Amino acid sequence: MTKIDAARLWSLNHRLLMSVIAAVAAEVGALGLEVKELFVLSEVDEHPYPAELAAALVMPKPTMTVYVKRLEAAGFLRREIDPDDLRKHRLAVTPAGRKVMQRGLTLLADAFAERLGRLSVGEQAQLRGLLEKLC
Amino acid sequence: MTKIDAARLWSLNHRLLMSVIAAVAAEVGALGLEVKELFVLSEVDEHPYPAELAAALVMPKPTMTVYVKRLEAAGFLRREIDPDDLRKHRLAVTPAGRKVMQRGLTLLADAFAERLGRLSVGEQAQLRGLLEKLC
DNA sequence: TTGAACTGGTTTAATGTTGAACTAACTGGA
DNA sequence: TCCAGTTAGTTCAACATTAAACCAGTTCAA
Repeated sequence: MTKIDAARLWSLNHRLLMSVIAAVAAEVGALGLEVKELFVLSEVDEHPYPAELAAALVMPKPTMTVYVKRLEAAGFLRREIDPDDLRKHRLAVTPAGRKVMQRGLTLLADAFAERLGRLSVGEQAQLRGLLEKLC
Repeated sequence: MTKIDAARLWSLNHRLLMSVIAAVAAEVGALGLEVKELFVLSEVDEHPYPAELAAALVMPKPTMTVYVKRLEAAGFLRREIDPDDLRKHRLAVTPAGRKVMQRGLTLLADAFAERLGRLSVGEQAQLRGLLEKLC
């Protein structure tokens, strides 16, 4: 594969993701959060501190501050000072947060699955394997 | 594949792309354009009108206005009124634009290829085929 | 022709994002 | 015990993005 082919491939992938986001934005918005907030929420269990979240999601710390603040204000997230390190804010998804998170992820998965439907079951498994190797 | 698995897969893919963008941002910036501007530039040949570009890249028209303006000011793009439809601005990549475009795409492809390197040549071809079906 | 509906592109004003600088808290060596 | 260096998180001011409204040009049915 030549270098330009790789760029082309990359660009295809990028466009695919952007169009999936655009497709679900309205429905996810109806749940009371933005698509990007959904991404944040869905990583809280695995990365329960803002700085960890920011690193995991490749976004600057101030951006995370804003998202966490909004998610907390919406009642989807709780925040408490970590007793072991008073600088840290340990995050926890609330029951309401868990509900919208699962609904949101389902919407996202459905939109993605609609495209995946163009592939056979075998091809879907192939894609999954390839992407897992890449990450 | 369950719904949540699809969401997970999607999220993996998203993170992969974001981290590639972050990795090349500095080097591409040194060429005199942003990564997003590079995406725009690289689609001009195929979609030579702003409205087409905006649709192809899934971004709002005003955003495209800004990018086109910057790329033109930087000398990477030329713009002329389409004689067949005076509303349309036909875009053309300048020689300078073509040069930074190829360098930028090479940087992007290198960063992506670094990850692709985890796949065999056959797997890379497979991935390409799958993504082309999805787009 | 006319004019209502549509399309390409821009402007403006509001909103979202983020680099730089900051505060508070921790860490480790002298 | 200090204090210099580091880390978590925030604030603020600058910058980027975009929805809504707009203008100019096109289309097409009457």
